Amino acid sequence: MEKAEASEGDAAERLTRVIESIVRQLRQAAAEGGLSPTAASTLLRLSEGGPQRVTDLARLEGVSQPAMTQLADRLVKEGLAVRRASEDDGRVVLLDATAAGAATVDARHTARVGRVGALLDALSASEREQVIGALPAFERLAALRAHRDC
Amino acid sequence: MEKAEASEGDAAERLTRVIESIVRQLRQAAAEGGLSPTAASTLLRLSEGGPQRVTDLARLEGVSQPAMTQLADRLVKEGLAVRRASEDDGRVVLLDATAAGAATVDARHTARVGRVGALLDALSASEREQVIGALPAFERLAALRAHRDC
DNA sequence: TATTGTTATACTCTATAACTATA
DNA sequence: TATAGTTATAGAGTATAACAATA
Repeated sequence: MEKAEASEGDAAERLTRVIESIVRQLRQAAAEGGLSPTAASTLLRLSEGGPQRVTDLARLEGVSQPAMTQLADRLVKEGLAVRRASEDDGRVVLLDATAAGAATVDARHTARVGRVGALLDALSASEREQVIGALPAFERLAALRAHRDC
Repeated sequence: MEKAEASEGDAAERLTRVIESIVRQLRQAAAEGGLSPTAASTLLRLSEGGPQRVTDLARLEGVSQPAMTQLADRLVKEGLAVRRASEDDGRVVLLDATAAGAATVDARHTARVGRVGALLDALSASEREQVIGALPAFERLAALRAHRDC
């Protein structure tokens, strides 16, 4: 049991470093599409989850309500999203991705998949099998925190 | 072979989504220490790699030289780094982490390891084994791109 | 001349506080 | 009154262009 705990702590340390390395690398490549990190994440959210309220988007993205209003302004100005009125509540503004916005999300995602695929190709067959074998566990890991805000 | 390619493409797609999810979650937690992403990454670089030139740091972090000069100003102002002269070249300024800067890096890293450890704890024993088993492959994956700038 | 770093200036993105409209 | 969203204003962080100092 002592041994198991020790190896688990070491695993957390190693996994953290792997994540830190990947995050650092992605941070530089993220600006490519001309979208800020929050803009890209919000657009992805709209593209996948449909129209959503400004207040909810602000909370989900961890920014202030005015910041989300201004991000909405920019997305609308660039033709990536539109504002819609809510049928239920006259105070509510729903933000919705346009076709151009969804296309932008797709393009960014496709580019990322290509880069990740290239990395997988660079691994040996046995390493690739290890990664693929661990995918279900990693998907669970990612989902564990996602439930907090999604 | 067709089957292998198909499963590899699927793996790239799934791994990309896992990474996107984790990145999105970390992005919100990143501001905790009061450091910008570039500031945190630069400080980590100094803490691990020792004193480095402004020009090199700018290139490694993917920002302009003036941006790195100004980041150096902020780090120095906050007592996290100091400017040193180069013995070889009078034009060069070396940036070096202070003890306080190194302590900040450690604190941030420790907090992250704690969060990742909590995620690992939430997995089943078999899932955890899968993740741990795939760690060497993931470390290789992370190193594949790291060589570009480190 | 070329290179290193800084200064000057402007733009993007964010936050807090104050405001308007609807519930 | 409370809530949804916007407007006003200020600050952090970035880029490009122009500059100073050293090679």
